[in-house]
Amino acid sequence: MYSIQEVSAKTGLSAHTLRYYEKEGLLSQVERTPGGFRQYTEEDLEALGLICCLKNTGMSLQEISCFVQLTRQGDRTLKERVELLRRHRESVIERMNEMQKYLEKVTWKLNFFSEKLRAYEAGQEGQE
Amino acid sequence: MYSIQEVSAKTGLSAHTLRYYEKEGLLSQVERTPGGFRQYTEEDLEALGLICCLKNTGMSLQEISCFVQLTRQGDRTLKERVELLRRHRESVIERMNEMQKYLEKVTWKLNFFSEKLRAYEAGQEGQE
DNA sequence: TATTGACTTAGAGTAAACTTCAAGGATTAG
DNA sequence: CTAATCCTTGAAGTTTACTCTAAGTCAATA
Repeated sequence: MYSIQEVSAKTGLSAHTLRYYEKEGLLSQVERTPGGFRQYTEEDLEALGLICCLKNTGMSLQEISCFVQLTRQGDRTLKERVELLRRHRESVIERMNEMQKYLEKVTWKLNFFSEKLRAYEAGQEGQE
Repeated sequence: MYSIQEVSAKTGLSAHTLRYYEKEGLLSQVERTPGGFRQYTEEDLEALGLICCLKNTGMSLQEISCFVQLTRQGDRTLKERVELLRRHRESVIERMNEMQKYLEKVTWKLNFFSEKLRAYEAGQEGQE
């Protein structure tokens, strides 16, 4: 069992964000101490791991929430979840390919400016 | 010379967004017809190409605006621009590597759920 | 026991990047 | 010439994902 601060340290999400995620339905109701403090289980941590993974690959919190709701409904939603993940995976791959293309352009521009800089600096030297 | 609609079609940015970018200083003052309509040059289009490239690799409009201001100041800012692009390039590469790692996890999860689905469907079949 | 500091809540505030609106002027097809 | 369409502006509104605030509760320590 982990306090909100411990989970914050482990996940890199702020305590604020963890409460926010819970409010938005991304985590099933987190257990509490008698005093009302949150107590995260290993299971919660694992769920957060998947959430971060989906978030960091560009899934919106709304879609993640949708996925979590499906999970909560048990095995009869397995097919839907597989479809959702498959689509997400495709979109990530597509975005990465796009990114690669843009990266090449950035690299090209960088080389172009580097060359221009070298020429400029050579010119400056000559003037001094 | 292109109208705002033509540029919108060419770049995929809405006319609204094009005006917004201009207001935010991402484009140098676009020329106008006597009637006040925007007339984009080939140069503007090229600048927009770089802007989209930087934006699509995750640079904020603010940073892009900064880059554009430097460009406007001529060759003496070449070094700064090269530095900026180099840092951006590094960050893109890092993000892509991270993405790759997350993608593997998504793939793993997908396979896990696929397997679970197969087992579930086999079970269902047995029950019918 | 008192106080410090972490925790609770609902709700307001923020930043980025648009997007829409209202009101009006310009251009063009019929 | 006129209607339809496109363009102009400044400003307000929207969405996402937080982030912060205020007012109060809980737990541990000097």
